[in-house]
Amino acid sequence: MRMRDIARALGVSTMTVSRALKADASVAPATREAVLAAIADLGYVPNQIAGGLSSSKSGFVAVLVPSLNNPHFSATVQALSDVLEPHGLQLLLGYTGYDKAREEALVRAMLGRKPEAVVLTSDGHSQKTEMMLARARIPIIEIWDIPARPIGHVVGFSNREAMRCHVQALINAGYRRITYLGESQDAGTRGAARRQGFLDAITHNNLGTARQCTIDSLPVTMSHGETGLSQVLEAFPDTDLIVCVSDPLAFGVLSACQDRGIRVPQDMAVAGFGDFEISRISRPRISTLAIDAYRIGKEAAETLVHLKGAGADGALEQSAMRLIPVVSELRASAPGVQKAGASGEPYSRTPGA
Amino acid sequence: MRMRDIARALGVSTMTVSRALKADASVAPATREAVLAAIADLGYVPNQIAGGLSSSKSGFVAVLVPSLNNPHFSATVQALSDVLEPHGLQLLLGYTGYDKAREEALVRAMLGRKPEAVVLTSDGHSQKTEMMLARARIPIIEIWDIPARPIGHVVGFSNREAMRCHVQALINAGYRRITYLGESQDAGTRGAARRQGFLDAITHNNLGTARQCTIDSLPVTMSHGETGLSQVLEAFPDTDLIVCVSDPLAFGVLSACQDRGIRVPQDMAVAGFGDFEISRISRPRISTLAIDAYRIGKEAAETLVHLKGAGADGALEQSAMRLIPVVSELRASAPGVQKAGASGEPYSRTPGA
DNA sequence: CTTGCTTATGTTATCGGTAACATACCGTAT
DNA sequence: ATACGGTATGTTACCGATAACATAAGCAAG
Repeated sequence: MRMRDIARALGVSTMTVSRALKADASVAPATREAVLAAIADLGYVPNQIAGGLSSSKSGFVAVLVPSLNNPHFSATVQALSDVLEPHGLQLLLGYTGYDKAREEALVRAMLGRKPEAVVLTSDGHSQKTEMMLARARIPIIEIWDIPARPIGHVVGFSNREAMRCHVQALINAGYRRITYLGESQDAGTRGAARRQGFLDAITHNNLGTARQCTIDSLPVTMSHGETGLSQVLEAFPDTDLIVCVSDPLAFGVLSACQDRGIRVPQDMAVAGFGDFEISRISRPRISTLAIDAYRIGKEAAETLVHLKGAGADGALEQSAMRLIPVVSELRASAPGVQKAGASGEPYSRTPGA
Repeated sequence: MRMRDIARALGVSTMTVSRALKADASVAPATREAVLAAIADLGYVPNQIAGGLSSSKSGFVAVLVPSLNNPHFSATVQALSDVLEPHGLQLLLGYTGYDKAREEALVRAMLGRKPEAVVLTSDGHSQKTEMMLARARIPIIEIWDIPARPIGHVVGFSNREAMRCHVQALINAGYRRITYLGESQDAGTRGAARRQGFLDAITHNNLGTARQCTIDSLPVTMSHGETGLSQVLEAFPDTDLIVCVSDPLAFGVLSACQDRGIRVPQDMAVAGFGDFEISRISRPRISTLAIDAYRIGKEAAETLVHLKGAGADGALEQSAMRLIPVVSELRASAPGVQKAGASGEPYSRTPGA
C-alpha cells in the first residue's frame, strides 16, 4: 500500500495526496476531505522513511539516558515527550546503562537515523562520542548535570553545588559526624560530583577528615543498603548521619537500620538525594534534596522547539545554559526538624547558581 | 557527507563501500580495510534512512509499554534490548501512559517508520489499533497478560490465574476477612484481570461477599496508600488482610499502617503483586507474587529472532503462545510464614497454565 | 476579449543508499 | 591456447515520498 494507490483510487496525483496530509499546503477543501476519507478507508499509513529521506526531516529526537528504571529519567522523558509530540517530534529512546562504550555505540546508531536533535545526560562521554555529536550539526542538549566542557546546550543543575548546600543544611541542623555513602567507580559521573559537594561542605565547616564509604556497583539501589550500613558501622561507628548518594540507597540503609534495631533519627539519621517518591512515603521519612526532573525535560524540549522555530541555523546559534533550582527537604529523619515539631514540613533552601 | 564521498576518496564505487560495511558481502580484504579506514578517518556515519528505504529493512523493533517508570517494564525492555541488539535490531520505544487513544496514535506513528516487528503489552487495544497491527504484516507480540483475542504471538501469564493462586496461598495461610484494593477504572486492563482472580479465589473458598475498595487513579502508586487504607478501614474495619493490585501500593498501605499504629502483620497483613524490589527491602516485608519480567522480554525477543531466521513468512507462521511461570512469595507480613519461623524464606507455588 | 494574477493540481528530479544484474579479471583444467 | 568458473567490482534502476517547478483553470480588472 503506497501513496500511489491512494492517488490512483481517487484519480489524482501523489502530490495531491501528499499535500492533503499536510495541514498548510494548498489543496481544495473538497479534495482534501476525499483524500483523507480514502486514507482512513483503506487504512493507509504513510511511509515516514521515504518521506524523511525526501524531505530530510526525520521527525524524531534522540534521547539517551543512563537507565529507564529511574523515576527521575522517566519524568524527564515524559516531559520531553509531552512537549515535543505536539510539534510532530517523536522520541527515539536509548539507555546507556551507565556505560560509555554503550553510549558511543548508541550515538552512532542514532545519528545514522538522522535525528533532528540529541538529548543526553551529561555524565561524561568518550572522546569519539563528543566528536560525532559535534560533527552532526544538529542541536545537542546535555541535561541533568552541568558538564565541564559542554558540547552544545545545557539544561541542568550542579550536583556538586546541590550536594554542598544539602549537607550544609544538615550541618546547620546539628550533625557533625557525617559519613558519605556512595559509588566506588564514579569517575566523571554525577556520583563523583555529589561526593565532591559533600567534601566541599565538610571542608568548609572544618569537620576534619571526611568520612566516606563506597559500594562497588553502578548504579547502587535499595538492595545495597545492608552492605552500605555494615561498612559505615565498621569504619565509622560513631556516625550520627549517613548521607547517601541517592534516595533508594538511603531507603535501603533505613531498612537495614531497622533490622539492627538502630533508631532513626535518634541513634543515627539518614539522608538521601533526589526526592524519589519513596523518601516521602517511607517511615521515618528521609531527608532529601528535591530535583524537578519533569522541569528539566520540559525546558530541554522548549529549548529545542525554540531552536526549530529559529530556523536551520539553530544548531549554530549561541548555546544556552538553563539552570534548574533544587531544594533541600529536611524531614523527620533530621532531628532539627523533628524538634521543631514540623515532622512533615520541608525545610527549604534554594542554592544559587 | 555521503557514501559517494567515501567512494570517490578511494576511487571505488558506492557499492564497494556498501558491501564493505556488511560483514558477509564479497569484497577483497584489502579493499574492505581501506574502506573501513577511510570511514573511520572521515567520521562517516551511513544514513540508515536511505538504506532502510532501499532495502526495506528498517532495523528496529517498536516496543510499546504503558509506563517506563516501572521496574517490570524496564526489565522487560532491557531484556528485549539485550537480545535484539546483537542481531542489529534497535528498539523504538514508546509509552502509552495507560491510554488507549495514545496507544493508537503511537502505533500509527511507529508503523509509519516500518518497524520489523511490534511488541506491546496486552492491556486491551482500540479496534483501530488492532486493525492496523493486523494489517501491518509484520510479527506482533503481545506481552505480559494473555489477551482474550490475541493479534499474533503472546509471551506472558494469566494475571487472573496468578492472582487467584496468590490469594489462595494467603487463604491457606489462614486469612479470611480479605479486602482487595485496586484501581477503579480498570476495564480491560491487567488490574481488572487481577481483581477477577481475587474474586475467583474468594468465591471458590466460600468467603462470602467479596470486599473491594478502589482508588481513582491509573496507575496507582505508593502515594495512594493512605487514601486506600482509609477506605478499607471505613468500609471493612475487621479486615485481616489487604491484597493490593501492586507492590508500590502495598508499600504505601504499609506506611499508612505505621502512621496509625496498626501492627503489620499482627493487626492486619498486607500483600502486593509483582515482586518489586521494595517488597523485599521494606520492613516488614510484603508478601507478593514474583514475575520474571526480564524473562518475558527475553522470550519475546527470542521469538522474534526465531521468526526472522524462519524467513519472510514469519509473520504468517502459526502464532505461538509462551507462558511464563509466576511464584507466590509469602513473607514476614503473612503470619503463616512468620509462625513457621522462616521470616525471609519464600513459600513457592507455581500455578499451572 | 485579453492580460494578469491567484488557486489547484500535475510533472520531474532527487533524497542516499541497496538489489539485481553486468562485467572485468584471474587462475586452472583441458 | 581456449574455455570455464569464481571472485571482485561496476552499472542501472528503484525504494516511496517530497521540493521545486510547470501548468491549467478561474476570475477580476482594464
